[in-house]
Amino acid sequence: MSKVLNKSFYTKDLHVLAKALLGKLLVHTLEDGQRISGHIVELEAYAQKDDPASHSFNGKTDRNALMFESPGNLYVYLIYGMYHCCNVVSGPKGLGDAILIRALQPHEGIDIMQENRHIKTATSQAALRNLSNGPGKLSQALSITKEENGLDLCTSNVQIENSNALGDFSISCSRRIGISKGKNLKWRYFIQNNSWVSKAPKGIISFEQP
DNA sequence: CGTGAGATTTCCT
DNA sequence: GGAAATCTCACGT
Repeated sequence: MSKVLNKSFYTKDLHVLAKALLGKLLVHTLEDGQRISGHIVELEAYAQKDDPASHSFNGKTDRNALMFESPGNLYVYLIYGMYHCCNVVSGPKGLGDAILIRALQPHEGIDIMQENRHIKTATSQAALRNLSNGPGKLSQALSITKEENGLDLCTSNVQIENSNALGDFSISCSRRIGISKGKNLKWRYFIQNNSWVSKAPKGIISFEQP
């Protein structure tokens, strides 16, 4: 039996899928079979319609074309010239919806993550958090770059597996981080009381999900 | 440990 | 030419 989530899992409403992905295991299997993985603890939803912050809001371009592909694909883009961000494509083919993975709780291949992040071996809680508590960080830790753009999460070396390793947890949502448009949408979902969730900046208030 | 300002490349208009 | 879904470092508490 495979734990890998199949295509049907991804054919959900954007927000239903976003919440369903929390706690799941994102795995990058290297060519030598080594697994690098972490549990998803924080993410943000981006929609084509009614969401000026989304890359796809102004329509399809060469850069964001993958957001319009079938759900269950990986969309990777470069931000601020130096960092990569991982997204899970959502919505039916032709609709530019996607979910940005913002933070992971490291699981397998932690030593490789430290190499990728150029962090000296450290066991402190702060050093572990620093491996993957942000979109650019987790992409670097899992060695995901433009090379991985457009991969199929069901059949490629990058997959998402079902997991209940985190046990029971509560989901909260808040306004999204680091954007200048669409600030009023509470489309950032995260696991409560998880150390890897990036702290909300001043002025962004978290609250219980209805 | 928390807050604040600068850095730096790619893509789109 | 300007914007961009961020990170890191420095400094104050």
